[in-house]
Amino acid sequence: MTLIKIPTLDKDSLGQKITVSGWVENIRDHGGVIFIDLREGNEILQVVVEPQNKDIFEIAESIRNEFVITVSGEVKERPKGTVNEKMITGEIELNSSELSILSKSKPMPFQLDEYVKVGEETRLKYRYLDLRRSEMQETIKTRSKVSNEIRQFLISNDFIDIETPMMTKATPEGARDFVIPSRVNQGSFYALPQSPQLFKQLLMISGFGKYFQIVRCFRDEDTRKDRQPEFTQVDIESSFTSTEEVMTLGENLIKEIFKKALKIDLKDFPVMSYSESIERFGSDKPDLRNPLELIDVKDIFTESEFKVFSDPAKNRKSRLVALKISNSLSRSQIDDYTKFVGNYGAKGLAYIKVNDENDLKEGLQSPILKFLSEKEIASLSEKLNFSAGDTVFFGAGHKKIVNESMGALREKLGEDLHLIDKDKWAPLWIKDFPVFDEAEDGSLTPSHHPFTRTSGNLETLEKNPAMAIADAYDLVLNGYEIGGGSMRIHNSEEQRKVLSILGISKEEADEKFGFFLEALDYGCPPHGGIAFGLDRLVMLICNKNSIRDVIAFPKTQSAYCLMTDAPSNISDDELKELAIKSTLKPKD
RNA sequence: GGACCGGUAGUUCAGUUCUGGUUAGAACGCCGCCCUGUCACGGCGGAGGUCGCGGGUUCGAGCCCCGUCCGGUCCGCCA
Repeated sequence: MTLIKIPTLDKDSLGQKITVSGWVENIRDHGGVIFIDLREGNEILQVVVEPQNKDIFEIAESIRNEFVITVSGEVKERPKGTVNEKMITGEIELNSSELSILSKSKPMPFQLDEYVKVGEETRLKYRYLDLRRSEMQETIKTRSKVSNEIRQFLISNDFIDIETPMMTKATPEGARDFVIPSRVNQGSFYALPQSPQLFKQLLMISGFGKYFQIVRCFRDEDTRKDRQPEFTQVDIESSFTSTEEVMTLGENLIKEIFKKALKIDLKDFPVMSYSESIERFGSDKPDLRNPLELIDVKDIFTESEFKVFSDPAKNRKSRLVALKISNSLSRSQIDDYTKFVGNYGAKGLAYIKVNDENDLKEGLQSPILKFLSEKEIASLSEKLNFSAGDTVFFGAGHKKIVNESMGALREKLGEDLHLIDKDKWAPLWIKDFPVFDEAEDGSLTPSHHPFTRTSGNLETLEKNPAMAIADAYDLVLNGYEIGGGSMRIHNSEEQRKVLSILGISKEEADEKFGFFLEALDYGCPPHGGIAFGLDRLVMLICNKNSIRDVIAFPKTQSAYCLMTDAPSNISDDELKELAIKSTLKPKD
């Protein structure tokens, strides 16, 4: 008898004498006959223990859930009427002749079956048990499959996989670095990479024209359901390439993954400019499954008496938008949404309820009606196509706040009103990002890393930075940014200029990436690339709500590992060796 | 740093506000006995609780108040 894997068993195995091992999923002890569901991976085989064989029957009686056992016997057809159609191996069973316990188990801290929902805190504490559940087994296998498809696709397109250091120098992405103290060079620190950005560009200079890596990245920022302190990127870079070429490659890669992992053929991805996306959705990562759009109504209110509308209508830096839904909401629902937009800095949420679209006097309901002229209301009704039962929300104020609050409201309403078709896939490219983001006070902050090439000429960047457009692109899927990249600057003069425009001094530039600026002087090919967030991609493919569900050992919102209790203290000796002293006062 | 939701048996929850009051319940799981064709087996019986933690109000607190810790969602942060 040889050891057989449960997943390979089927009716062809009938009559075979086999040995199988696995975990006990469930036991049904009928006193006379005992059924054991033996699990390996997420396949289950029914083992029958009959009382004639006294020795093993006694052992079988002592078996509990999640014991690891090994069983030998003959594969038999199940008696008529006892076939279980829900099981892949439901037509066969193993009639045991030998049975032994390889490892006992305490009762599980939570049930591993699908019938009781378990809180995430418990699951994360015992993640190794959580991972036994078939749902998690499936997810982790899908992730492996996706990684494998990515490798195959890129390698077959002549990309080569090159590893880059984990212990490196602080990188320029703009997030906080995780830091490793050096013992040999006391007082100095390595940083964990926020991405291999500079290394992949250096590899272009080295002449590796097509690079990729599936690589862990680290950012010491607060987490979200789609953000962990460590996450995985599919990092890609090519020399002598173009925006179009990189986008085509990225698009084909995603299409290939969907074909292989989900057997879905995605249509060509639409391309939208950043400004159009912001105009229509208030977001640079719109979920196109959501039919709601922001409608600009500035033109109606430029001359209005109602200052809340006319001020932003006249101001270049402001927006005035309407968002119409075909639902009548209660007062308390509207209050909740008002509170909701308040989180994004909106000072209020004006609304109009349409009870009768043919009577614009009595048929409308709103606290702001008394401030609006008949003409304004008529124009609104025409532009928004009022009909009975509609509710119209308004966002007015500084562009950034209106975009963020109304964009978020659009998403929330889409979710709350079930306007989103969860079975659909809505990928799109967003292009033509501004080089800078403009804050409410007019100040500029770089929106990309400083190695991104500008689409126009450098003069625009210098003279009118707020208008400068980056040669960059993001891939958005169902409202998540799953990838992004750009064409890079490939000469040191231009790079230095951009750094200075971004407000980075020559000294700082030389200290932080002098090595890179120098490298640009030794024959740098034009190059560009893209990086995908593997965790988010797999999360969407597996239809999960959080990347924690597609990471084998994730951390909590406070970046803590409930299983290992990391991070934790280190001894005084270790600290001394590293020449580090804590400034924390000991708690009493 | 901030807002909101949650923390009660091993697990998932009810009880908690409006209305504090004898012994804190259910389901699943666990333990024991019975049961020869079940498959979320069934039947009978049983054990199991610092109500996250600390303080306060009260004759009396799971419930009210204050603080704090943990988990989650979000803002800030993260191009």
